[in-house]
Amino acid sequence: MTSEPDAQLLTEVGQRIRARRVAEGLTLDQLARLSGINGPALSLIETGKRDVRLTTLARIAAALRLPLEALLAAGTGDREAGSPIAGEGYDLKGFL
Amino acid sequence: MTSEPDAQLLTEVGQRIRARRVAEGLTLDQLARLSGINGPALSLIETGKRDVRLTTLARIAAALRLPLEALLAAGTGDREAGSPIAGEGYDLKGFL
DNA sequence: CTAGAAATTACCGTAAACGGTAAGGCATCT
DNA sequence: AGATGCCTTACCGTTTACGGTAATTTCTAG
Repeated sequence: MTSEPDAQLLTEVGQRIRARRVAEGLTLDQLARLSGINGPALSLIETGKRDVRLTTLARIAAALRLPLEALLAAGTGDREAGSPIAGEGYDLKGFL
Repeated sequence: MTSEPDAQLLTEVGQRIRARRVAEGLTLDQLARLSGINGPALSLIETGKRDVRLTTLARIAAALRLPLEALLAAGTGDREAGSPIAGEGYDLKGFL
């Protein structure tokens, strides 16, 4: 499946990683050594073709000297999540 | 390895998920249905015993109506990442 | 055009996430 | 006592991330 919003999230995260890496003047192999990730794997991640694990993402962020959150920045940015979100609002009707 | 900072990161993320879920008055099974994750899997994630994938984390965040970054908040919180981080500072000496 | 560096893609193993189900606690009820 | 709800743990099978290597492409010099 990898639905659709999933693919976009992976693409965005990959783009941020690449942008940062290039900005630091690093090659894929250099970042691979710094993060301990492996060149080809990093390539897949940067091109959004791999559903990276959390600890893997953390190692990349550390190698880039970035806080983990800097690589995410809220999916598509569609959610208004900046609000109180309130207490109620779930629709578990058909589920229960 | 799953070193050590990795374990702590997973633990912290899991705690944030659980805190939020409880605050919303949801059970594991209810969140499982909302996120499409599976109860036992969610339990492992909340207890920091599973290295969750990025899209999985995104689905959980969406189900909790939270921005993805809200579940991370920088590893141990040790990094002062709020700074410019400068341009240079890598030690690829022995690597190249 | 040739050489070289950098990135992508394609394999192969191994490890681990995930879905599903079932079983095991551990409280709180009647 | 039993029953019920919630969570945890233990399986199993399938999928997939990851390391490693090699092949392929692409770009950029010279």
